[in-house]
Amino acid sequence: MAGAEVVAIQNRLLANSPRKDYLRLLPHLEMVDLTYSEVLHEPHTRIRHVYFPNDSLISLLTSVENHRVAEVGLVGAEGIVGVPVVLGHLESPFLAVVQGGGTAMRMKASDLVRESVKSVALQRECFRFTHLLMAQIAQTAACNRFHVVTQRMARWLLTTRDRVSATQFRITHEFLARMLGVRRVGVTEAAGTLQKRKLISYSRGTVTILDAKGLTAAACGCYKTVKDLYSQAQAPRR
Amino acid sequence: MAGAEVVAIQNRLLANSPRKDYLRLLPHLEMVDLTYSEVLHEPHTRIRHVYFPNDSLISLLTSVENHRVAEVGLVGAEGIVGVPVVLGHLESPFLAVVQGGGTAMRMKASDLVRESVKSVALQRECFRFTHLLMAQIAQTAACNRFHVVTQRMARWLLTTRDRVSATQFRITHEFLARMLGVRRVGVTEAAGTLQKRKLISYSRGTVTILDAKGLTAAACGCYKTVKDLYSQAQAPRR
DNA sequence: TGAGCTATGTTCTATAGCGCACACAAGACC
DNA sequence: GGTCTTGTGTGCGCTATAGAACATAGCTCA
Repeated sequence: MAGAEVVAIQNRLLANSPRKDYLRLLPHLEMVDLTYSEVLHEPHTRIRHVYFPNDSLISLLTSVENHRVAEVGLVGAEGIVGVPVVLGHLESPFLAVVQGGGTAMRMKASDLVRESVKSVALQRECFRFTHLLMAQIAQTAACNRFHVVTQRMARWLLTTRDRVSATQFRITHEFLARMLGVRRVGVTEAAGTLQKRKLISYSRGTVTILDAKGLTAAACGCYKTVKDLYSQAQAPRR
Repeated sequence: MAGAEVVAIQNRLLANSPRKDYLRLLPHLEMVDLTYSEVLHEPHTRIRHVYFPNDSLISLLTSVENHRVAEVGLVGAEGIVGVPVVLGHLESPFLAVVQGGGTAMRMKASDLVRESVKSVALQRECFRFTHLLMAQIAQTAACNRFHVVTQRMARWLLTTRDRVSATQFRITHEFLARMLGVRRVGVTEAAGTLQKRKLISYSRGTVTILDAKGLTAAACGCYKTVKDLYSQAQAPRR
């Protein structure tokens, strides 16, 4: 596996930290490959590592009693997986699952606790992201309450497109159903609706967004709400 | 209105801060009366004050396009209203509404930013609460997805009971419907169900919990999940 | 004491999504 | 080239909740 210094750091929390802080962090960072469906941390167990995704994508899921789960947040290169650590807490309430494979920089949770004290800038970036994540989770709560599957699925596809910067990616109905917290059949039906309208094409685990504008119109406003929050927060670089 | 020093501070974030930090904060604190349905901050506008509730109770609501809202979090004496400020952000994504009248200590947002840097202990308390709030919001997201109105209503009543430490409190069907993001009729029906089972009594804006154990059984597991998180986090004092 | 407002209760129709069961189709693997 | 696995599509009955409209009961205030 490539060392941290060989490949350009794509994670924006790290990229936005001052060079000297980043250099101090470097010895603690390790580049890892994350593969589809890999679990980064389980709910209510100690977080060993935090992850700064480069081109990977991680879903944060909340579970309820009977093994049902629903995605509440999605973390890509703009964030960090392990926000509780940032807040001084070593357990996550979430199940963190790799939803799109790729690389990430990882670091021991204990190292982050030590180092973030020394780097105000990194800490500020982490807090900024924590705020965004909280807003995203809250919007998802309302979205789950009010919007129908087709809208939520459109939102999900668009959000994922934004995070991975690609109009085509792999996701099965089954997996997507878990993310949205619905039956697999619910996804099949919603996908059928969107396909009939020529907004997407979907075949054996590969989705392609054909008409992003149309898909945005089919999605609920939650997509735009969260997207705007993210771009506001990221635009003014300090 | 009574000065801050006259009445005992009931807010636990403040109470748990070291005395010397608290004394430094005191000049910036002001005790205020909060009345039912008062708005503390609007979404996407600058947060002027943060609030440390004493015996008051504040709902955090997220709205979607067409003026519909749903409660995503509930803050009482264990917390602070204005978590984004804690994270260095001066806008809240939430609508903060007083759900149970009472008093709170309030402080200018800018003062909190300045002072929290000087008080590591206060900051730590605020972060601890931020983590709890995030977990609560995430649980609500999943709860909204999976649980029926009766369960969610039972959860809400129990949570409120815990926060206000009383088995009777005032809330109309209409108001509760907004919190749960359902029709008023939905609340009327769910209330009827719970009343038939002798778990609560409900009359013209006053609910009484008659059988807390039975009501817990009628509620979804989300109640216990969040309650346990809170008591874990609050039990080990540092 | 009666008018008016606020809070609650009832009913009807429509629909999204559930659970379940089964059919089919495209690759993968021997 | 056939069999097995994985991923999709379809159909059926059922329930929770939405939307809308209307009825009534208790409280307040003139």
